[in-house]
Amino acid sequence: MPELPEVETIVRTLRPSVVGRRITAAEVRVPRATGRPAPSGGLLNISAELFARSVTGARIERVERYGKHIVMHLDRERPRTGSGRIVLLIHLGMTGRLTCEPVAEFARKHTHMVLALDEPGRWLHYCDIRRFGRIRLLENAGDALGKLGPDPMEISAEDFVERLRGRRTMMKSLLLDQRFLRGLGNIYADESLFRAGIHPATVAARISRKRALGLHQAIRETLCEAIELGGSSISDYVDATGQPGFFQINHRVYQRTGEPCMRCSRASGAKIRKIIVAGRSTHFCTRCQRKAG
DNA sequence: ATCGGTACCTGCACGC
DNA sequence: TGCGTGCAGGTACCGA
Repeated sequence: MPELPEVETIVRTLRPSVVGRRITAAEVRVPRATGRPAPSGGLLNISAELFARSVTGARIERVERYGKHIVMHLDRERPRTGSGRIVLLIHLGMTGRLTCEPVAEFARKHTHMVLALDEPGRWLHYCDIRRFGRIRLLENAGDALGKLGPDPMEISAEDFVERLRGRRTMMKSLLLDQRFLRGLGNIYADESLFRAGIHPATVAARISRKRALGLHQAIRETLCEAIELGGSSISDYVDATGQPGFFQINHRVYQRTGEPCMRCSRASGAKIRKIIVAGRSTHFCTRCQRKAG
């Protein structure tokens, strides 16, 4: 579910309910959601009990998006060890949800964690059907986040062009690579490449400067419009208040296989095709998206 | 550096 | 009705 626009929307709708609040209790049902000592670093490696003990009593100072990660900065008043500052790092995987609910009960079948807040009738629920999501408690988020590339909404056009230089991989693979840019996923990679008129299998280094600049712009526009509509709800995604997004209405290629191209079909009859690139289904118009630089 | 394959999970749509 | 298959917004790890 959650790519940059969805995570951004979740963070924006979460802030009013949680920032400044204190966590008064925590219950974790699926240890794997917080467990699995990650070699990628920093995990306080941790049982469900220790996790609950560590966050209970902490105040939620800030909530930010970093790529597809939700970063919650917590402050503990009298920590047993270390400084009081810890970071709750949440990645929603494919089907993760983070919502504020008026009940404490694990109402959904796949709710794995509930945090009670010091506000009557307000509980933070984490639910993840496929369990690809991860919750980590870190003393320093840098280890986990440092490898990620620039934010696609913030990178300058010149820096973007520069980062494409010498890359021999296909454009679709590159856009999905979180070390290249942080936050794009399958939907927005396909939608951005369509808007830029670039074939997803184009070798990155062969794209002309002009088209690279066009892609930089297309990515920003696609993400901005998606955020304005609260993200794309395909099956699971809702924001922190439980509302779906509406950008799926404006998808031009994603999951439109066999349908007419919205840009060129009137003249050509071209249809959207689906191929596999980088192991992911990839949607594009054979007429509007050419490989030539 | 880059690729393909596999693994991790559940649910759903589909064909038979 | 049930059963098998393939597919789904993500990432990590392996060997080539």
